Amino acid sequence: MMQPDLFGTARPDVLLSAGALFLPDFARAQVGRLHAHIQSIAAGSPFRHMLTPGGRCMSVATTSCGSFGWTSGRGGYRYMAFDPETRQAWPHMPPIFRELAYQAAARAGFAEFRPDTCLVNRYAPGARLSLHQDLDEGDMNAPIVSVSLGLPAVFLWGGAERRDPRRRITLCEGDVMVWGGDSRMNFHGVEPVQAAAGAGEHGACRYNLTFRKAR
DNA sequence: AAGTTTCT
DNA sequence: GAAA
Repeated sequence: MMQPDLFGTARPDVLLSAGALFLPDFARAQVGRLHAHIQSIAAGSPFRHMLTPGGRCMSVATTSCGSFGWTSGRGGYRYMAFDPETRQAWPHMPPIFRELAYQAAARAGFAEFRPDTCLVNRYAPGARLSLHQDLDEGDMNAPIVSVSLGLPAVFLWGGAERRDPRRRITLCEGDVMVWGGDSRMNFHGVEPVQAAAGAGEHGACRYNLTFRKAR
């Protein structure tokens, strides 16, 4: 254990579906450190707007840290061991990132989660992520852990099929979502981020950390 | 294919 | 939300 009580939550957990747990405020006490690490990661592997396989520019800007990074392009979605922009390894995953993912997964019933990649998404106002499934990972037994920072956003939580009804959940700074098991393939997305009335402490963007086991 | 616009 |  790194240190006790780094993470925790005042508000109660919310079970969304089997294997899907919303942990409000779970990372709230560490958001300053998490933002600082995002800045360091972006200094090594800058945020960039990738193209979808269809050739459209994503509204979300992405980078990664860890052993692999998620990439998208004409050739499809891929996890790569090297950043194709810098031609160097992705920045290392900070220990506090690993610990956060580990503790959140354990709380949701997924023991011993050892993510090998963390996708870092930056949502400027207007950016969104249309409904999709996470299908590119080699280990579907491992859950997904998602950490929200900066501006709030409405998260869409759907079911195993695209036509299934969706629940709209506002995710705020420090909130954590975990899904795996029977919910691992559920459709999900993010509605367009609204600009904040007042400038936030860490800039007027939403950031999201997504931890996965790519291989 | 992790988009976008338009119509209903 | 559906359609293109």
